[in-house]
Amino acid sequence: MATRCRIAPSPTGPLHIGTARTALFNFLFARHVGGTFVLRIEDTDVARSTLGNERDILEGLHWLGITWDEGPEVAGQPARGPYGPYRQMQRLDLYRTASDRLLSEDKAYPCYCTPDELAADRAAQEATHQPPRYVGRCAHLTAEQRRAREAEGRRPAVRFRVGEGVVAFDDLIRGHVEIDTTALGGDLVIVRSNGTPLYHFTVCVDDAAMAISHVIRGEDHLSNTPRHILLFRALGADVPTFAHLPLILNADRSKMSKRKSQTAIDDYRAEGFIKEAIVNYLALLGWSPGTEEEIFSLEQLGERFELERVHSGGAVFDRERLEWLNGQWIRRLPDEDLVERVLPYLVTRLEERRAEGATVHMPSGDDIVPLLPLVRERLPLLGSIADLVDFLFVDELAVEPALLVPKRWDVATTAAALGDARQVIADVGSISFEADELEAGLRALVDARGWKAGDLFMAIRVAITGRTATPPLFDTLVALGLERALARLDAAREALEDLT
RNA sequence: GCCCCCAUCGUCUAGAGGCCUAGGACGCCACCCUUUCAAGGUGGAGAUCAGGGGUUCGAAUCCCCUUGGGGGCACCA
Repeated sequence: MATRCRIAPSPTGPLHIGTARTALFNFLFARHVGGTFVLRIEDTDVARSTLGNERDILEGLHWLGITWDEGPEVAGQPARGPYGPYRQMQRLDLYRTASDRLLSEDKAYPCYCTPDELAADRAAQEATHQPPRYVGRCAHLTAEQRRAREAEGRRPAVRFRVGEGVVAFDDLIRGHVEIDTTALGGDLVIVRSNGTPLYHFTVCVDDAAMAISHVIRGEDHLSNTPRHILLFRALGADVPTFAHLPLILNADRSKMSKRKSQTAIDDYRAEGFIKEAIVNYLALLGWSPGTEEEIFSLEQLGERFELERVHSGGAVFDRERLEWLNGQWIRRLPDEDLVERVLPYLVTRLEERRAEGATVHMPSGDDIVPLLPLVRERLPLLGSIADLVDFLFVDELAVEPALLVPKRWDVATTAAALGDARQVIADVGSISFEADELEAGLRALVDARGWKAGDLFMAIRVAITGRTATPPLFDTLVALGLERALARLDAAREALEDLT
């Protein structure tokens, strides 16, 4: 039997961290065993599903490099795979056929209960501390009773007979699990009274129809599994193998949610997390290689990943660790690649500056390449580029005068020192404007005056960048250029006059 | 309430009876490097393996109970 697994996202929200992780594990599993990875859209919740969400999910997965072997048509690309269509709303006739069959075999029955009746049942059960459960009012109606209800104009839902007994299965991650059907809440609705099918039913019909051999999903579905097994059996289908992944948790250890955590992949992407880091981090959330390695590309993960090495406890999402991995991966990117990824963030910052009225020089990739050695080790996020180099591309530099004065110096000393430094820099610049030359000249000045190098360098740093934390000073001077460096030093001295 | 799952440093985890006076990583602290910030290097604090019973010559590892946490119990997915 061919190994086939799937991710079945519901377009009721943008791509969620948890969905991405489940997709990743399915993808890696398929890669590792040479199986087929299927993507199916579960859009039967028409009220909440949107096309925008669907696009966000598909694009997000694609961006991460999680590609599927079979799936629906997207953006001009035709659907792929022999089991289509891969959108549930296009498979309604299949569910209809399946439910008709269950109905005719009396494995399911029409239920005429009204929402009010069901709510009353539940309230009564709650009052007596009973678990919620369908009371079975319509389970054994005679043909005549059904006709009577139809005559009243009631539209029936379809309920699946759960039956009695214990359902057992062997979960690849959790081992042997047994659940008594009495704990299942009674017969479940598989088709709404408006004719649209429900999740528990559609997953089983589709997994069966698409010959899914391995269902790898979140632990939140563990309790639903017996219901699914019963449905597979009723449908006359093979029961797939299950593997329930540990949940990703909020800091308080509850299931990760939008309320308590940042859950949209796209938000992380916008901040400047790169796909390599996200994939790497997500894989390590629940899976471990069993060695002390931790930097893995998507391809390497595919080689190493095994469900047997997924452990069963939930995992708190740790943004600090993600950031660390992000820095690791950013350091590993080739120059051209890094430039391309970082440029949009710089441009966005500069556009903001321009909107504020600043004169801005929009950089091209070629302008960024020489800066790479200065910033590469300083980028926890792609977006961090802006704070590091924006002052190179903006004419107006807002310098806080007080910042110019090092702790050990007073205003007069600082002003004089900046004047001396200006002279040295101008002299060096007239010959060759290079980092080594600048450093030698300025250190000589420091020695001649008996200063601490750090004091002079900090004063210059603030004068030319407006900041106290920057890439290395001499490289920054070179990147700025002689003329602008001198101009900023002059402006700084003028600013100091206001302090006296 | 009922059912199911889970339980090793703050966090992610290694550990599948003796190799564990529990290893790694993130974060944290210190030192080194150093013009700032990073990065890197070295060292450190940090887990009586939730608690209690067993089984065994021997248990973080197996069993049971307790506790704690989580998930599920919709005409949501």
